[in-house]
Amino acid sequence: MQTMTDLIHAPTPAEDPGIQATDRLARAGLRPTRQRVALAKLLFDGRDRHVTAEQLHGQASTADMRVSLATVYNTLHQFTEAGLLREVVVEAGRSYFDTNVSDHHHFFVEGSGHLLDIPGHALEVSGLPEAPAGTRVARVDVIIRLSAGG
Amino acid sequence: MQTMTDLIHAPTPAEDPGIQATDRLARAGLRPTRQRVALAKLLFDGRDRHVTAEQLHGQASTADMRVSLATVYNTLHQFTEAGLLREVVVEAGRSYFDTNVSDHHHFFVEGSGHLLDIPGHALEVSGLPEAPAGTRVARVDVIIRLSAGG
DNA sequence: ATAGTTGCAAAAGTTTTGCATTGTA
DNA sequence: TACAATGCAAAACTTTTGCAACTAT
Repeated sequence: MQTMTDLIHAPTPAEDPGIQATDRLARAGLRPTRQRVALAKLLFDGRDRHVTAEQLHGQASTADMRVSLATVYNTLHQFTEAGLLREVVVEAGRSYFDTNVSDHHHFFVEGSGHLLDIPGHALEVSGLPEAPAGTRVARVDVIIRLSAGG
Repeated sequence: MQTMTDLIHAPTPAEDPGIQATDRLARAGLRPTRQRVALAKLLFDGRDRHVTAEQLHGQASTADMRVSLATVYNTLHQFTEAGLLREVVVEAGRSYFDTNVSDHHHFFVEGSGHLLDIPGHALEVSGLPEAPAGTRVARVDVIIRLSAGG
């Protein structure tokens, strides 16, 4: 899958996906176990990705990695808690995980189930009401739902 | 649950929850079956409500109505398609249904799972990017996620 | 070595179908 | 009487735990 990138510049120690993944995990305070490193390699290939647990599990299987779906779920949540991923909820009964953890919002194409990033600065939310007493704003999510057809 | 309302003004034909519910269903092109009328009475009691399927099923059971959870799900989706409800997705693996179908956004209190309406006009989203080719904007959802703690 | 951590099987939820039954015209 | 539409049991999902096994120090 990351063949393109691999061909464009040969991996140097700093860019080698293996080392990069291991490093990234270490910095996030997560033990670089085999499954985690493998999944991190798939996830952090340089592109921004939006994956469901099932998709990632499928990709792992295709790449001849033996990981159970449960582990994929657990790993995705651990990565999310560690700040390596961002969970995006747009559809009932399905979670997406976004490798782009910077402040930004999303297009969601209903039907196809595709999720697209919108750069954070392009879109602004004004007139935010005060948070109810005893709470504080953790995050503001904007989801622009799209349907097929001009 | 709607005891207060019942006591404050005795139901006139126009306000009687039974007639109101039946009417509402008829107008939406849905057959006023026993289960639908019963659920509509619970849902459209005058207040804005945010319920999960499970909550509504529990409320129905408490009120001695015999409805299966599957029927509650199906009914909620039928109501949503008919425009009587709005589905709000904020948490993985749980759908909320909102009796307020006007244009508005939501506070979501993480932890407690409470959902609160934000009037539509108070909040504005500017700088909306163009919809990708071949798609059109179906809806813009803004969710302000709150956590406990001032 | 070993103690905390992980990974997965099994369980727990949530949601969706298939079809006998119902209710309406 | 017919026949489209309903309501629910059962099935199909997605997601979460509990604990044996592992592995990084």
